[in-house]
Amino acid sequence: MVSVTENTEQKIIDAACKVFIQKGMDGARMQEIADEADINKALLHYYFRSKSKLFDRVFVEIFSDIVKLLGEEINHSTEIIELIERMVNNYIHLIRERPFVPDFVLHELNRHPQLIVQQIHQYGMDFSKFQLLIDEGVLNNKIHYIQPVHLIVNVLSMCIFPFVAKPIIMGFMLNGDEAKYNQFIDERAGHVVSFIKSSLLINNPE
Amino acid sequence: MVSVTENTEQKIIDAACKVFIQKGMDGARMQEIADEADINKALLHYYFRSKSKLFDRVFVEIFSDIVKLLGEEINHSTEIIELIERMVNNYIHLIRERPFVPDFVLHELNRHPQLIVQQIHQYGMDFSKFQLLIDEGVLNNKIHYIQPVHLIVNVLSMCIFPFVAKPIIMGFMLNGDEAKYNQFIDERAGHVVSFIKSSLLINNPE
DNA sequence: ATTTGTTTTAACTATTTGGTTAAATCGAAT
DNA sequence: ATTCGATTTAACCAAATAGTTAAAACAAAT
Repeated sequence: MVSVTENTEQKIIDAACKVFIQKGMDGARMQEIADEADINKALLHYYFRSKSKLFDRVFVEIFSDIVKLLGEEINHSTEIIELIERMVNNYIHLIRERPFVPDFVLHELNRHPQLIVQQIHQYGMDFSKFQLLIDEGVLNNKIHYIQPVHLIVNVLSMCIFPFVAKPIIMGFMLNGDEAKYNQFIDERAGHVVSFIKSSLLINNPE
Repeated sequence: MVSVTENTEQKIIDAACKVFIQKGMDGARMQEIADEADINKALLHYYFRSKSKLFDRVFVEIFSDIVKLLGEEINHSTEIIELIERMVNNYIHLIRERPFVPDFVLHELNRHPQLIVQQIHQYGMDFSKFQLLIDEGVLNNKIHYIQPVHLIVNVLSMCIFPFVAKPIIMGFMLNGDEAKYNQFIDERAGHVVSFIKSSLLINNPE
């Protein structure tokens, strides 16, 4: 009796994820979500009383995935370069499978900045590890000093932006050729890592 | 008689820019645009028959500003590093004054990729200049080779992303402190330029 | 067999919203 | 003074949409 419930709830959340990510909060329609979940609107409201409650739930779910990853990478690394390599590879790999997530998250976060408040305390991001690894690298004469915030933003920028800017990159730089864009994304992780290393490392080998 | 007309049309476009950028196409309301322009809805439709016609007009206007800048920088530069310095400084300066424009443009472009088609041919972006300046720098033994697309994307990423990701940067990395965020943006252009130079230049001075 | 929670059906409400209309007003040019 | 386009007012229409409701069907557990 309960078994069916969870199944349906998950079906709704999956459907809502898909529609919200595609259309955004304002563009999404409850009917479309119901259709996508293969249920009717009445049942949809039976599970989630309102659009905004459903949205909040979905947003937390989507945002969690992204944040969790970042947190894990930080803890599993013992060297700044290793951390960066992991972050870049994992982020690009993750986003590649859900390429519209970044635009969705960024857009909704800008429209409803309060959404982030709940999230902040749920995941105790500590960037002190970043500071630590940078200081260590500097002490060992391996890298030039860089402010943690700028480094993190550089990494995230170069990994995430290419996805939200796909229409611009494809349209203006790659003659609208999707194959070229895919190839560009293929090369991206490797390029970003070596670009960053080239900037940070002191006696840049190879 | 006509003098008043152009004034009003501009008033409408300005108001529409403001509202569309804040709320996006789906979130914007014609009534709100009319209010913002200090006119009534009837007159709004008297000038622009439909929301989507008004939106198209506004989008072109906003997007043009950004694209023009990029085009001019390309032509006015004779060295790749100089070009990059100009791009970084001008972009960050430009966006700083209209910080919500990037999220708006990227989001709408992702939702309606056809919007970009008209724009592409209006501005004959030629990135061959980029290739040229890079090749020149490599020949003169000044920089390591880098693919133009990746370089351009790196530059745009590191300049634009910090604005669309403001809630994340502020919320997760700067303790929600807006003053710290502003300071971060203050430093940003300088940091990005030196980060890129440090990666590209062969005998990195200073 | 009955109970209980899930799901469907289908009609309905209330509100928002894009867009229209018609008549009146206003201001400047003729 | 009249004409003409710009503007206002205010009411209106039609469609879309979030959300509700009530009754019936269903499926599993007791």
